[in-house]
Amino acid sequence: MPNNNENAPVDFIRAIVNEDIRSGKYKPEEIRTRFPPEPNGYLHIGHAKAICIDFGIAAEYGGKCYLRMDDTNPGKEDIEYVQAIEEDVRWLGFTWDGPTRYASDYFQQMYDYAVDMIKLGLAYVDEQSAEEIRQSRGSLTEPGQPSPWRDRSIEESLDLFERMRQGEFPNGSKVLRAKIDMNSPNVHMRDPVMYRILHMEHHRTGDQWCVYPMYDWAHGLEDSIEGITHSFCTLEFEIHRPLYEWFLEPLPVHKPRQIEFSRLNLTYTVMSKRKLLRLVEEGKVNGWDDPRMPTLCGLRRRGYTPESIRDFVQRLGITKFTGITEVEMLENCLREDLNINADRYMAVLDPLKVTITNYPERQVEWLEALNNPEKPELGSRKIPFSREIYIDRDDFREVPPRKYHRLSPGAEVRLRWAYFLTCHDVKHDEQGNVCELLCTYDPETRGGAAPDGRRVKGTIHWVEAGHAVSAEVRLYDRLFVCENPDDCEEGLDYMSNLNPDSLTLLKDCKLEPALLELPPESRVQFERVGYFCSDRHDHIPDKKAVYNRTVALRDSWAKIEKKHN
RNA sequence: UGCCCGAUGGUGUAAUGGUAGCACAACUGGUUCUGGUUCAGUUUGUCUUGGUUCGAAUCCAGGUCGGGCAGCCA
Repeated sequence: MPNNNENAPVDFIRAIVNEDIRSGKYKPEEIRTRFPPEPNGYLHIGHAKAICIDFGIAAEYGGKCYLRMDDTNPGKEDIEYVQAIEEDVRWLGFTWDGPTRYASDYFQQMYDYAVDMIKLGLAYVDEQSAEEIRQSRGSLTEPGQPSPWRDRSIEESLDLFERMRQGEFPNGSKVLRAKIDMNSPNVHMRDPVMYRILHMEHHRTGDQWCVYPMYDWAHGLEDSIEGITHSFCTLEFEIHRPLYEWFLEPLPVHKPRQIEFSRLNLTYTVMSKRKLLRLVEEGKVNGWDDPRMPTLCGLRRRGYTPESIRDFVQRLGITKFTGITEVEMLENCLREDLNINADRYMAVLDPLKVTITNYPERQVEWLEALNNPEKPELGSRKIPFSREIYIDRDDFREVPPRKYHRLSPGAEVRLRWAYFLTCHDVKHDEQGNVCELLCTYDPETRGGAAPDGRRVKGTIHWVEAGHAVSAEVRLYDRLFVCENPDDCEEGLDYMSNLNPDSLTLLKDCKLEPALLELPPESRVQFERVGYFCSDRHDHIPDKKAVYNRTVALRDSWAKIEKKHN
């Protein structure tokens, strides 16, 4: 379900829709929007903003939102993307009205309207080459030159256009052009191409067509045919709006209104399909759903919740200002959601063995641990405890720095949900590295509370050795080292700003047993460490545990330590 | 040196002629069986110059800065 944004401020788009309702132009339930992706790539978080706006606004008014594949270029599009897009939209939590629609379903109508445009003297068949058209379009500061075919008769254009469709001419030999104004300061108005010849199989219409409509001609008609009332798109289409309106104006059709908003930019992220594609092709990431990718399938695999993404988009707001949003805001939405909803478990990422010398050998007891302290009503589980456990290497220091609250020789800490523990001896390997701790526990502190009221400064997590599940854990970090990956030295590009440490593979982590049983895509908190998600593809319940780090917990100790160095 | 669009703390935004507010980030401190969460608090802002007005972030004019546009891509 979409977010409930009744309390959200009214942005300029909603203000326009409100006004159209107030003035009586539309009734609330008549509001129609659409999300119109081209099926030539995967959806990313930038699309999520558009999706939330398109679907969200329609839902708020009781209107409808359609999902429409803008498949007017058979050379780039593929059925594979259609399915991926549908899945991503559904995953984000939205349901489109009716079946998925396709621009290609309207090819015949578009063709008929194009014939009408020729009859109205508003379009003509041009026989110049692509290069000639480019040359004669002029420049940003110079006007264009009219095509020698611009003033040919309506009859001739009609005949030629029909024969273009029949397949009489090769690719690139002719185009249908709108007759607008070669002197327009807006270059898109300098007789834009409406149809090009493409002898090419289309993923839906097969070889039925060999002329395909261009975006500007097609898109407004698609909106019009579907009865779209408000057609939302990003800012780069702003300059196309006069064309959008010019094409619809002379035709006896419904006139939607195009409204542009700024696209989403995120720090430490690239968003263009081209740039993402290169990351995939050059093997910098492992596919489109690599958890470091800003694609929806990547975020999903990383462990992001649809709710947190919707919440994020709502908090973003909608404006026409091109800025860059800090990725911390997204992460905050995620943590807020997961803090409430993710069950807690214990996991030791970098194991250090601890032997509890005063604990009976071969004894195992099962201690109770809350599943989620934020929601005690969710109950508890039993976790094993014995003489041998693992703790995280980072939770022990032979020489503790100032303000260090964890384990060190002679110090007492609490083992989460278990006992107080005191370190008495440290074993080293030949290289001098700490390899085992000899500790004692206080049997009176079972469950973690001291009957005598004494306090410990630190609580650390642990996993019992005998029942521990060995697991692979993937620690993901930001993909780029700087806020704007495109900021780089002369001659270099964003690839030079890739973070070499964006993935750390941990092969021998120790997890509490329950983590092996969870199904793929389970979102949990490893206590004191971060939020993790069992991998969609590689985690196999009861056989193989593979967890991805979604986002680390905030770490104020790391800040203190950094400050003191 | 064309046209279109934009400019409010570090970031994203609200205020539609009347007290510049919210969220994120940062920083202090309290609470805490997660150095998590939470709570209390602090720092930081209307691009600029004029004009209109009792009063301007808001309206007008000039400037500055930023984004977009010359595919038979979308």
